[in-house]
Amino acid sequence: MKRTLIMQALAMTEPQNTITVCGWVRTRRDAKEFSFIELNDGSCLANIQCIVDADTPAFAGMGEANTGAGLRVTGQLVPSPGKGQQWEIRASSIEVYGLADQESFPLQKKRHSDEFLRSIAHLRPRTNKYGAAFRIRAEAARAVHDYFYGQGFHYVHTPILTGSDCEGAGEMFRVTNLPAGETAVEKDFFGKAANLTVSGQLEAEALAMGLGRVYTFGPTFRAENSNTPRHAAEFWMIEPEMAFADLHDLMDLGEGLTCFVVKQVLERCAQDIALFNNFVDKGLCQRLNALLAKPFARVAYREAVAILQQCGKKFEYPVSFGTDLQTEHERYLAEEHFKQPVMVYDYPKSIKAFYMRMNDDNETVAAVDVLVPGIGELIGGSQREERMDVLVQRITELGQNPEDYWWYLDLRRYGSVPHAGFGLGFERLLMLLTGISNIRDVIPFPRTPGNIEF
RNA sequence: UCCCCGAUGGCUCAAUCGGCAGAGCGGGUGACUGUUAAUCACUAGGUUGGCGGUUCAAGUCCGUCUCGGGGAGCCA
Repeated sequence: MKRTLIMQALAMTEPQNTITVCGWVRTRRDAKEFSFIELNDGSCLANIQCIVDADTPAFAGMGEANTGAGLRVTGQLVPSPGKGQQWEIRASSIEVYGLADQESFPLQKKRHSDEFLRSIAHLRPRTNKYGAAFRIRAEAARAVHDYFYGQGFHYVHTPILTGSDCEGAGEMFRVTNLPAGETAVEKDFFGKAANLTVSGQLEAEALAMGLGRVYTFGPTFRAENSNTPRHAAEFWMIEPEMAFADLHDLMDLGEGLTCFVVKQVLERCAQDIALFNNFVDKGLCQRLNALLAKPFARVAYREAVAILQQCGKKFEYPVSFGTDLQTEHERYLAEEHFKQPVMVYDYPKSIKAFYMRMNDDNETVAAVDVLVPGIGELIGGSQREERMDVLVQRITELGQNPEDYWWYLDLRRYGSVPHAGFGLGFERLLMLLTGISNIRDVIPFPRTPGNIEF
């Protein structure tokens, strides 16, 4: 079935005697002697206008097709005499694949609220805004792979089903096929408790210890009862893990990745980005270009605390060394003090995970958070503790059993080397790229507490 | 999970002190037009989120549940 994508048709430099496009009707305007149809096939934001004369087979073929209907249109690509478009198709034949009942089809030509469109998540890809959002999502994913490929990273697949109950990154979803009422874990499929992954980090470290530079990019699950516009129970996380690297290499990587994706999406999704800049977030392009214009700020946690203490601003939560930075503090640093993305590093060991590398001061660990204006924490990462004795001590200090980490400790037992990695929430990156303020609107079918329709 | 605010026609919202449920858009019908979220006329469309309570009377007051929005916590 030969057809031309609307994206390609609109980019033609010469008229075409015969062209076939397929798509869904966005609007139909009827006159007595002819009809206008605007068709969209998802290949790009723009529609193509088709003219259907009343006395043609195309008009008969079109029938009652109206907003939402799926069509195949064949005709001539000609310069449009009307304003607003360069090309249009003078239809010679139309085949209707599927009609859309006008009384029940929920998408109007008018703007809908995001809340309503979320309730018809299966149909919202047919709107300008969500079509654009999901095209940008695809292009951003491609950019992530391009960047890592260019830096010598290997894409690895870490398990989604995990048996470890000691990852500590958050509440986990239990996976079981036991019949209702049966609770004996030994009788369960794996013979022990299984969960959906909350992070591929530990496995990625194992792979990095052989492949050197690796990254995961896949679904991640958190059973936290988080009700915010920035959290979802299922989200996609990018987790690079880099051997022979320290915290500063890691910060370079995080900054490099973020800027590369922003730049590539600006270049390849210009029309879709323009839609968000015009209708969703008037400052979007300016902010994205500002992000590319100069290096991210880098500040040690200790200095960040001093900045917050001396800024004269009243915070709900007081700041002192040893307390975690609250949202209000992160926002102040990124949005008011630095007014750009800022990397805060060397956090007190007391508020960070066991696997983060102890610094020489014996008080802080080599961890870094990347804070972005309007988004909050985009990246969280660390140089990993590669020294066996220190790692065992940290696990013990936190009241856990080193034996549970036997294979993770093996990585230190045999040929341990300095290494570092981070986790980047892909949806948060998309919020940054589009100006969309709710994470539920950058995932096609979002999973949040109490919501698993579709 | 906590605090605050919401839920009225398919959608977006009105409805004053507790007193006859309305509009715009969308839909249908017709007219008109190289139209551009077309335009004009007519028209249909409601168990006011669920359950319970107060009252002569509840969209409106009270309780509770569900969902949504803003903020917080947890984090990516």
